[in-house]
Amino acid sequence: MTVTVGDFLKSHDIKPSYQRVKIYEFLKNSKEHPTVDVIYSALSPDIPTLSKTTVYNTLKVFIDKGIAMAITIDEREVRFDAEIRMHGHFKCYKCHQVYDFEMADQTADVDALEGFDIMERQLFYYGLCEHCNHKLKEVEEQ
Amino acid sequence: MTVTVGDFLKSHDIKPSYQRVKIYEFLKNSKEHPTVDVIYSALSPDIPTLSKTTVYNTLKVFIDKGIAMAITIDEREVRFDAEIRMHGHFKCYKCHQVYDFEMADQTADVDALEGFDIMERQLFYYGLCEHCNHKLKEVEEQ
DNA sequence: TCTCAATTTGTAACGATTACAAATTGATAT
DNA sequence: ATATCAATTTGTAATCGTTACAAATTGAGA
Repeated sequence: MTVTVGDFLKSHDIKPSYQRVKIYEFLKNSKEHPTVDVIYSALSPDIPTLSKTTVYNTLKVFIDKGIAMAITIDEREVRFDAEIRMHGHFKCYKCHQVYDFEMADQTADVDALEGFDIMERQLFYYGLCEHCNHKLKEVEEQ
Repeated sequence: MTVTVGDFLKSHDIKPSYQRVKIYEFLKNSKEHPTVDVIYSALSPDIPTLSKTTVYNTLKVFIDKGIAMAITIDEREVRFDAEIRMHGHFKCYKCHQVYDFEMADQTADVDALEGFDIMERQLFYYGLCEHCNHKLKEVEEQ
């Protein structure tokens, strides 16, 4: 009794067109927080008629319906994620890769936001990832 | 024995030109996390020759030298802040205003980032600010 | 006053995103 | 099947924040 992507989209009030199913599948299976351009380039061979505008439109629908989120960790272009559960993002200054990381949800104790309705949270860390940090240390030790 | 903005810039290895002093003063006194356009428009009357490129260049220098930070809470344009101390930002979906909020620095306990060198943190919350949230409830109660 | 590097400026280019209208698709009724 | 009609997709052009770049200006030191 597996739930198809089509069913999943339907359950979120999204008509499961061919393009939408393909885009959601790609986003869900991707770990790399792809940009619109990455999604478009990846699916273009399979869907030759695909338009970049469709990718933009579709992601907007996903976000409106709450099954994806935009990540503005990069100043230049927006990245997307089908993982809605609260988690942080780390971006490496050197290799520019974006990592997920788990974290306790400790948002309740922000006194300053009494009366505010917090609907979304984004936690961005920046620095050197384990890999780049390690390589840097090796160089310093020489 | 007050420290002037010029001295402050000098102490951070930044030559205090007229434009840089003015831009830093504006940013430091501003609570609204201004965009490049806001900064430029605000200072243009005082500095008629000011170029928007200078604003971009200057902010880049400030960030490189560690006396300002870029805030990508807005997808469209980057905002800037001269407050370096760790704090969160809340953006209202309705009035689009960006609020600061204080928070405990509880970053040490992210096990997943063992080996990573965390150099910068950004915490973005989104939702309805106290003001907009309150107005919405009034409407609903009618 | 001269020199030279740093800074500032204006213009043009770039690139991600959006607006918009035409084309296509797909469900429903006939 | 076919017609209808709204939703979706598509391609093009426009928008706008940002950057590249070269010329002009500034300012400190000789």
